[in-house]
Amino acid sequence: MIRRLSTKLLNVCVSSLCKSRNLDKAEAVIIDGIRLGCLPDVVTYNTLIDAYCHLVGVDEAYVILYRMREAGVRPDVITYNSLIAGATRCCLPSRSLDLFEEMLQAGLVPDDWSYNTLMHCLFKCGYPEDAYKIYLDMLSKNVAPSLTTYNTLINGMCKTGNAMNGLRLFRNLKRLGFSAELVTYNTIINGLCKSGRIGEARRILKELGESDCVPNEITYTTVMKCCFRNGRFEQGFEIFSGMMNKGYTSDVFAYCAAISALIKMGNLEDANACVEQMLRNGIGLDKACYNTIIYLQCKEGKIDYAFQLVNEMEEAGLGSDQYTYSILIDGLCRMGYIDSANKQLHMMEMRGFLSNLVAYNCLIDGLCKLGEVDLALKLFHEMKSKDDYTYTSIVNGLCQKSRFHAASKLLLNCLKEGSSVLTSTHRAVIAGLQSAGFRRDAKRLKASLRVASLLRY
DNA sequence: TTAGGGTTAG
Repeated sequence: MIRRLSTKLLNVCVSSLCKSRNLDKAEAVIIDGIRLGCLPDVVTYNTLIDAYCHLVGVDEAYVILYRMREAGVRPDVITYNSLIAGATRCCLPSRSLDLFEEMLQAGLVPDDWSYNTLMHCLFKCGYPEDAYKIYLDMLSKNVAPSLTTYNTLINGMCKTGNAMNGLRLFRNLKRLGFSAELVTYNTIINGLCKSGRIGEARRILKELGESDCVPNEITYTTVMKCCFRNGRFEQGFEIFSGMMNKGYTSDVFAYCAAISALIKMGNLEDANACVEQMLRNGIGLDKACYNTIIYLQCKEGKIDYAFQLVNEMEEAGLGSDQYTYSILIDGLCRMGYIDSANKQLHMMEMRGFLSNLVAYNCLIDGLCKLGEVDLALKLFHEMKSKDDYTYTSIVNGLCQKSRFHAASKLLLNCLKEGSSVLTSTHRAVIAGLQSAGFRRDAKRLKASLRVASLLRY
């Protein structure tokens, strides 16, 4: 009895230390406990494993699992659920599946939580068909799906391009014995907004208003962003003001969305005022928010201040990411500082941010705008992947230098590779060829473009 | 375990 009570006390201590992100102290307390004869139990280890998954990584958490086994404490379903959730956060689907298998091998029976997490992992990492198989497996093993199971399915469907299936499932919830909760509403509204089904999203929003659920800051920012995405700025800002009036004054997502919209509108003065208001409200800036403010400074040409903010962000322990670098590279190119932009690109690669298509595009565009189209072409040929932005910049750059035949050739290559450029760029190439006296070539290009659009290559 | 974010052309 005394031992049980003291283990309970040990667990309270470990839990509290883990919550305050003090993993070293939590481990020290466990060691002290063992020395005093108070042995950690499955709850102690589960607490530690979950904290390691959240704060360090799934590999480090797995080390605790070894120690747990060595200490003669048998892992349970909760242990594995935490580990699967950890693998999900890092988008490691094979790892999640292996852990699930390991759980079965250990003779444990996965619960709805295990299935939900595994399904979420597979959706998140781009394997919707496998996620559906897990759902069927869940049913075949007579594990009752919960509302979270359906929320996860609706979310997964929306995020993998099947918002209408998500909506069908949403409509079937009652038949399955559930009524939608706020998470369900927010999930489907976001899915419908993102897939352009604004009318459907509005209908669900109306239903949410008539339900017992109370919209929260997530609902408001979801709808607000939908308005901004569709160019309905006035409506979006009405929602933002409404949010503020309702007391949602400390939501970093809402401020970031509003600041980004103001930048897009070219209203840098109000964007700055919004930043000030956010800071006055004592909102702690996160990485995305810093990036938005850095973007604002770049737009204003305050590149030194932008770099100062990057330092501030790194000193705050947030670290910069591929977005930070792309924003800086774009800002430097706009100011004509191509060498510095190049330096940032190398730093970006050295730091392992390899998805830098946007950064390359900024450089290519910057070089073209400075008339350095040959340097831009050199970079273009070095690029492993290209998109519509790449081709549009380079084709425009060639047109500016009156190299219409090269532009025409690239334009056709672009269509063959499944990319497309703006129709204004098509027109620029055709008009260029015509004005340079190559009327037959212009006619031929026009015909090829028409065929390409019919074949949709 | 499930819901909202940031960058590039014209």
